[in-house]
Amino acid sequence: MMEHTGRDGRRPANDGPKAAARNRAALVTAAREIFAEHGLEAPLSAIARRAGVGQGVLYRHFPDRTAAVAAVLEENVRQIEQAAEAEDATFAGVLGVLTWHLIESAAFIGLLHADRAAGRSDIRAHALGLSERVERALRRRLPGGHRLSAVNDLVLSVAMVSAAVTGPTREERERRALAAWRLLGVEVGPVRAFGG
Amino acid sequence: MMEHTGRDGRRPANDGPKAAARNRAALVTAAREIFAEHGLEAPLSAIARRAGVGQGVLYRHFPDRTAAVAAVLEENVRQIEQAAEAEDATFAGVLGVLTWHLIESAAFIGLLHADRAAGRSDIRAHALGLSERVERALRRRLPGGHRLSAVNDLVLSVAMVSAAVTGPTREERERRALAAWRLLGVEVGPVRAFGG
Amino acid sequence: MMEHTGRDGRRPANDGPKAAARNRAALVTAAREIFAEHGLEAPLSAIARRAGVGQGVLYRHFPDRTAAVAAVLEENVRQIEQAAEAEDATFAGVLGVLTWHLIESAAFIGLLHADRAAGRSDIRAHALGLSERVERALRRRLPGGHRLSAVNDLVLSVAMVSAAVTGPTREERERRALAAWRLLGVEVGPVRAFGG
Amino acid sequence: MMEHTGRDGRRPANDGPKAAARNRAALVTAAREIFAEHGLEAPLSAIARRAGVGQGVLYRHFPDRTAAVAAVLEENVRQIEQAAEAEDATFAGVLGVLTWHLIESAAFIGLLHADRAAGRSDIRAHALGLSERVERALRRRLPGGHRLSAVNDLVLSVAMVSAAVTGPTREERERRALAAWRLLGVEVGPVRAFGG
DNA sequence: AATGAATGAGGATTCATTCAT
DNA sequence: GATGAATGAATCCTCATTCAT
Repeated sequence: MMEHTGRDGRRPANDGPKAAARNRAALVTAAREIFAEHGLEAPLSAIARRAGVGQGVLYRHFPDRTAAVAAVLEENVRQIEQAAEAEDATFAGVLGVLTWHLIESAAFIGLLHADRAAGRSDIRAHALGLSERVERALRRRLPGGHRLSAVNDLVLSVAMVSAAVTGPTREERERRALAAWRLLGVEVGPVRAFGG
Repeated sequence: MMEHTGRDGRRPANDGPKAAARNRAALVTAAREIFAEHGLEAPLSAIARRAGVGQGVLYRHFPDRTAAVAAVLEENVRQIEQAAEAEDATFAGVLGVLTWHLIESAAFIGLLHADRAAGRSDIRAHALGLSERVERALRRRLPGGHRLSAVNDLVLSVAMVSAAVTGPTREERERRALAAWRLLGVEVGPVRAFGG
Repeated sequence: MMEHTGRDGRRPANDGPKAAARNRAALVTAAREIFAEHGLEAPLSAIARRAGVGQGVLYRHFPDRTAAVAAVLEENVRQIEQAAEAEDATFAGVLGVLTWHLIESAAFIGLLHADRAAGRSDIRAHALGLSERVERALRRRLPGGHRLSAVNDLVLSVAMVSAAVTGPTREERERRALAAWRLLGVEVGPVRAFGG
Repeated sequence: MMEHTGRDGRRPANDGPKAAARNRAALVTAAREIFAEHGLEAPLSAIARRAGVGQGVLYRHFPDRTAAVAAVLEENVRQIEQAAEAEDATFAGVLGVLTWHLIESAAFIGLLHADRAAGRSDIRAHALGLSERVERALRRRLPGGHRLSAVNDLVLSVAMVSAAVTGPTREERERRALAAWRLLGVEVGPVRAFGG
């Protein structure tokens, strides 16, 4: 039998560097969905499959689970930071953006709680960093003498509200988030995404 | 199916049926610790090891992970129910007992949040039942016109406080729990276990 | 879930995708041998070991035991079908090929009997399908007015002969198979494999 | 806390030696059913459960799986022997009794085939002994010059018929058994149990 | 730069067998 | 003599990670 020196089947297209960015985006999107649907412990292979890429690509972009989680959260955190940096930003407005992310991104919530999450100390550690960035962004717009001015109350409140955000539908989650802020006596601006 | 081959070495002591209750207690204790340390997804084998029993014993007592989790939580919930049933129980008093369990039992918190936990729908389902028992116990002592009388605010508040209870030490967790109740404007009695 | 810890030692060669076909063939061969030696309930791990591959490869190729069994039998059945499709095929000739497979492949016999096998209803169900394919192939060459023309006699006879095929050596098994056909008064062509 | 020196629950009645025979019978019956329903590889614990006794009792009566299987078959074989020993026994009559057992006792068939059964060499060995007893019984009434007189044909035929006995209902199994004997050109007496 | 097969450690689960009571 | 809990080896199966192509 003659040895084939090539392959019988066609090798999938290799679109070169262009594809890299596209793949990365697809992976982050897939990761966000998979983490939301199956939790932060979902098989990484599921993410690669959903993104339509091989396992290897996933590992090229995210060497470990923590990196994948971080990538998912990065965008949430950055939007909150941007909301706080906007010229006319208000505390209530930033809270509204924060709340929007709590409602939309299950993984985001998971991460805010990650310092309690047993196991996975690497994720926990990373989450702390993100959490601090969120706090900095909020505090930047926190009016003096605000109900949450005390050193720990700001972070505590965010954590508390994030725990309230449960429920199967977006509407239900928003309802609960607003109820939670109300119970805390904190005014929140419109719940919305920020910029792009 | 290939046969199990007998063991060459000697078999460890078999303390007979007497050991059953002892083993069960050891397993529940071990499960509580392991779940607290490694999360609800910790290997069940770790529980058996910590309890000093074989894998089979664990499966005899708890046919699946849900059963093990349920056993751990049962005691938390029951104590809260008992606190509410006591002759002279007050709402603040029951909240104090509830808070004690939030502080002591990481798994308990995990379960209160389980309806958000992705995956493990069986645990989630069971948790809902427990959550309802806690609500019933609290509502029993809820004074008319209380700040949390509205239909959803009670459960929401408990969830919110539970999210606040983080931190490495008992003291830190208690501090945060009390801060959380304060932010909610709710008075809490002494944080303590109930009965035995 | 605790993380898998990396391995310290070196990883064996990964021959890449090229190995896939080779591995699959090795697995089928190993499965045929293991099933013959230890029965259809033999540990799947034994098959992987015999094939010289990891457990995962086995599961990649055959998601469950039924799939492995099916792969082993597929070849037996196909050869019988091909023998029946050959231009100059005769009933006796096809029976000869069938008999060859009865003699060579213990698993094949097991499967023909699978509808009696208690338990493993999935294998049983699959076996029925295969059994029908064998019947169709035979009936295609069954001369009108043959001793086995009656609706059930054909399948019944094959089952009966298959039960006769026992014994440690190939020769003994062939002797018994032929004796069985003789007792049934059925002429059989040369006992041989068909094609490649 | 005071130590209980006795047991809280009542200990199940210990009916003494009388119970032993009863238990043994219950175990054999249970074993026959379980083996029929789930195959010869069924968990032994299922037999004890079905018989309503503890695991220990099963092991007292049957030290291993082979012993349990043997006990189940002993009665089948003995009845065939008795049928052959009866004053007015005929070959066809004994075959009728044999056929009855093939139809009624799935385990019996399994055992006749056991010498092909891979694995479980202990059961296989035992089955050979039983098979020889059956052959002796039959040969005792085999008329000279019978179609099955040749040295191997008798055992072969029984094996062949046993393979034919499949089907969900008693009626179907009997129909096939009789069809099988007919195909072999062997006359069979009434299909019935022998004595008690 | 992508693919996807292979590896193999680890965790879940079952069951034969023993033995204190 | 009976009970049934305990043991733990063996099997099944999953998935993080590597790597030839």
